[in-house]
Amino acid sequence: MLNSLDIEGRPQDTRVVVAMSGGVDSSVTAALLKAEGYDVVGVTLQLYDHGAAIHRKGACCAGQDVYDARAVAERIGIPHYVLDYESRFKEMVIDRFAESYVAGETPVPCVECNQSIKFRDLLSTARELGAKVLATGHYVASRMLPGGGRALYRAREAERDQSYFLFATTREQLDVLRFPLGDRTKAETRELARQFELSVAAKHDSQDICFVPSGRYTEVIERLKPGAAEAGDIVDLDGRVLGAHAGIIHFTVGQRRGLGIAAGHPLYVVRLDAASRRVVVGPRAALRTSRMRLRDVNWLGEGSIDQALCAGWQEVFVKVRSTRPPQPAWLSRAGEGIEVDLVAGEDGVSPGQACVFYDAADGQARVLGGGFIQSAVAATRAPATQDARVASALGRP
RNA sequence: UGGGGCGUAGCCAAGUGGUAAGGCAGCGGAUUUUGAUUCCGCCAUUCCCAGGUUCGAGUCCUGGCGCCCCAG
Repeated sequence: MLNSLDIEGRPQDTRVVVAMSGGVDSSVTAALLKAEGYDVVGVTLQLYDHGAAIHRKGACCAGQDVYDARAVAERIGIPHYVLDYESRFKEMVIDRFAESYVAGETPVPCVECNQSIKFRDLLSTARELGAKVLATGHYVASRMLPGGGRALYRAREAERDQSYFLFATTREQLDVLRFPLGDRTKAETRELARQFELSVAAKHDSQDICFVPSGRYTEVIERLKPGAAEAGDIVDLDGRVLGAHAGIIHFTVGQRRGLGIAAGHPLYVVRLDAASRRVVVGPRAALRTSRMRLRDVNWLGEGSIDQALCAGWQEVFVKVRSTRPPQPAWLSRAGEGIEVDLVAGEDGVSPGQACVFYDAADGQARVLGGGFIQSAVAATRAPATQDARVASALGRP
């Protein structure tokens, strides 16, 4: 007989480690599981210097947040451990974050953190603590598949869905991970926090990058890599120099503000060239991207990705940023990597960001995986190959 | 120093007698568990300077100053 976490055995015989950030979501997750009778152990990771972030609203995993997590653990009556993960967080998340910007990319640190810190290191610690399950407060759903294993789905509340940050979760990790909030709304979570009388019930949501206390991420990069911000030219699409910039790390593709060039019409960063330290700018129309090359692709759909691509391509729905609905695209193999053709195109696609695959455009679509964007190709016209694919997919000659 | 034109916010620019549009840039905020985008708000008591006409001048007049163009 499986319990509510799809584990054999009674709740009281099932040890669950809950990753408690000190926020409302993970606190309610712990409280819910405890209320169901599980053998809950709370673990909070100290991830970075809390001195620098203690006054920062919306940060997580340092200072006040550790204190809040502890208070919640006491309130609901579970053991609570604070683990010092500062050095590995710096190595796996912050350093990589800085390196990515220096290379002219725009990283998604939350993906790295979930992958290496939470779902690898913390998960292994959870196992050492005798836990069968590691639960987090992410808004994403995980369900058993009829044939065994588990699949990941978008959250019930689409606006809260955090699947974008979880695309790289492996099947093995999914077997152990649980996300009890995936089928709840934020409003319900807040209400539960009040019912459980948790001190964090009204605490405001975290946002921005947790380890950037000032809100200015370039300060973190410059502290880590002095001299990383090398000045260079701002050029237009034809290579004409329009101005100067104080370092490529200050920009990302699609960015409008901060260029300081009064061209009469808005200018956007079209691409970054780390080698020549050039920031290439152009009108909004130049931001349109129709094709991307991905690296480090994780496939979570049925079978292997090669099986999925056996016809040469696969129709999917993709998100190129967390806050937009999935849009139709074609997946195909391109040499070592995977290529994505966006049917409608998308603006502001930056290398280093994630491209996440889904099986539907709306509802609780299944997460089919995703990858990091290695390069993006500006849209000119839909390539003939794509037209052929569309025709073929529609059953036309 | 003959002729013509121009000088309005950091940039571009409307306004030709009635109490300083708009765009870009910048700043601030909202939105957002990544970066962006987007949206909202702010941004010239003052129109190169000095006089004058007028109830009233960015707008008209005079004189400076500074640019630009044409012809030499």
